[in-house]
Amino acid sequence: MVQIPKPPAPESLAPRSVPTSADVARLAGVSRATVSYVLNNTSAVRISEPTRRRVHQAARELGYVPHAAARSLRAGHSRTVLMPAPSFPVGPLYSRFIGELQWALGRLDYTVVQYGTVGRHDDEAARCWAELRPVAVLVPGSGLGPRGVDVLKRSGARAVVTLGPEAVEGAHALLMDHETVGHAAARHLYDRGRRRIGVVVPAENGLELFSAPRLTGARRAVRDTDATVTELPLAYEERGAARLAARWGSLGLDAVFAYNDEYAMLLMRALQDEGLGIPGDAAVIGADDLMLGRLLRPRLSTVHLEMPSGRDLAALVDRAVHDPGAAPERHTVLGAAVVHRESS
Amino acid sequence: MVQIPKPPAPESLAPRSVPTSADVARLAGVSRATVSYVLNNTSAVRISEPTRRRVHQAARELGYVPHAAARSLRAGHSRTVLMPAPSFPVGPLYSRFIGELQWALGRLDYTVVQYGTVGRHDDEAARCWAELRPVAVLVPGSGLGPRGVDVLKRSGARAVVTLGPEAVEGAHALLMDHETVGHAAARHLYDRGRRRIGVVVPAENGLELFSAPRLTGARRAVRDTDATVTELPLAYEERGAARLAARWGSLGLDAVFAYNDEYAMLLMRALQDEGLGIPGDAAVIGADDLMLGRLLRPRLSTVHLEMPSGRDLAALVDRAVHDPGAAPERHTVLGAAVVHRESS
DNA sequence: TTGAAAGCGCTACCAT
DNA sequence: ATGGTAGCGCTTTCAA
Repeated sequence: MVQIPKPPAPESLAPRSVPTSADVARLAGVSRATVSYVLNNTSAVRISEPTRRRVHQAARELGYVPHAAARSLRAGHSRTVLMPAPSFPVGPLYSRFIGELQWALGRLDYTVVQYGTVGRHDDEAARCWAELRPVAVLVPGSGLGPRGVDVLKRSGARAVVTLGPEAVEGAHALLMDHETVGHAAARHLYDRGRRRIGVVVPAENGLELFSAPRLTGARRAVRDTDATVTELPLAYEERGAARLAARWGSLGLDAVFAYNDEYAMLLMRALQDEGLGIPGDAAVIGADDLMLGRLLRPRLSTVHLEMPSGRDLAALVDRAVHDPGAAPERHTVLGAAVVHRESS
Repeated sequence: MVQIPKPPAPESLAPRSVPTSADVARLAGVSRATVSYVLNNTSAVRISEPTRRRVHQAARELGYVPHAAARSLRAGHSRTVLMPAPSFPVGPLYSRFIGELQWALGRLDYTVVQYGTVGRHDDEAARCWAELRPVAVLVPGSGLGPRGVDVLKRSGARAVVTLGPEAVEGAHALLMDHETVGHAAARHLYDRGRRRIGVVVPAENGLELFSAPRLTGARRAVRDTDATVTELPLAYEERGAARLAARWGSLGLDAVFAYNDEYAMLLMRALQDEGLGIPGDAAVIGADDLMLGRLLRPRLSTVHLEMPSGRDLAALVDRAVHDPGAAPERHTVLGAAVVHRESS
């Protein structure tokens, strides 16, 4: 075979090109196959100890690092689990969940990759993700439709799991039913004798995913009763809260479910600054059961959320990867339990 | 050339194998080259309109998605910017920073990938990252040493940027000097006449990266004065705070820098519950300038942090990628400015 | 305007 | 025990 001479590599200019397994093989005086066997500890083949050492030595010397793309291209699959990076301001609950999940998937030898998609949606985003050929895709929120799921599956994803308000055709679903949260909150206020209930809806973008169902749940809780639910748009800043507090009297409300503990703190402070008594003039309940609720005076009632356990979700992913044909699982997670303190 | 017949593909069993550009070519009745030209809008070559349509049609029909690994293998480079996923509980400041950065890098046509490394450190982590052959690596914290940087560069990373307390040989550095934060806080307390200053150090894991320099900075601020700095370990939970507050008198302190606003809130509440007056009996200052500080009574003094702008960092990355040979840049970011409110 | 083919780095099969 | 080599999916040069 004729070796076509490469153009003289500008070794002096280029920052020493990246070493490949062929370079390791050359330096160790063995074949690329042997290098692969040694570095992957292939058990089907036995390599003599001296050879192993030579290979390892050469690899270290060159600073050789295998090329993941080449490897998974050859293998025909990867162990990458892909999640879109969250585009909304994430709270402590969610960060902890992500952390746990990464740890648990890591234990199962998967690699979690959070992919920053800059505002593409559904199909378009799904196609971006599919290009990476992940073995599984975890999608929080509702940025994915049935067509997106289809794109991912056709591209080889063996499991697609959504974490959100509703299930998507073809994908496993962890149903995080935020309606329950609003329902529990409003129900609690009703049970404590309140009849004119305000529900804070954050003005911030990206939160309607959670706030809308919470509002809906609250409405549902008082349907067919004499109580009313009033939507209260509120941005997370002091002035807006002060304005809302100033017209509190004219709203004629006696209670408020404040979306979550942070908005509750914001609103409660504004109400107190207006001279209103909590819970006398207005009962307040938050959600998420953050530490700060316990530190407020009066102590903030809240809805405690049970996030899905990272371990369980990791197990679900692993199951789905092993048996991609299985019927999609549906799990309702996010248990909502009212924690009654002093503000309601 | 002899076509070796493939074994009969079990099309009925397998979940219809993933379509490749060859499949598209076959369906469209053209060559793979043509498919590539069409789908990449290659300008160097002109493809007739009817052919283009046929190719697009075929691609859509098959649900074809290009294989990123194969593409970047062939291209010899990627536009992936890799960051390790944070392993500590991230606050709103950091999330916003990440979000901005992703957006800004997206605008420059980079793809941000947060890679979940489960507690591997330095070299080992660096090798994992290097396997992905990212064009640039952004490392927050101090999980990377000079050898790690070297591994990354040898594997083809054209830019390595650290965000942390100190610069690393060979890498660009965004110096987030948390000492300044502690210094500003302690200096402020000193200027307001306080002489026995406590500094809260969170017991939580992963935070010492920030807390240690903040403490050091506080010590430095009162060196060569008559003031003292006392380290106050504190876990983020009520009981610990109550215990600390209970022995407050015996500590003989008149002020405290509480690591950040959240710990400040925790401690302030405990002190108030002990009947201590703020700032009378104890001046309190936090850091991070979170919303909650403004909502406390008395309003919380704090140290406002100016995080690096996502756009600037994206620009730095882009510059470094274009000119990998350039000398590492050092930038001190994280301006610290005391915001004096009522608690100090 | 289109096609044939080489080759990116790697692993696994089949020889030796 | 080790080596030769095909081929994963893609792009791109060269030839037609």
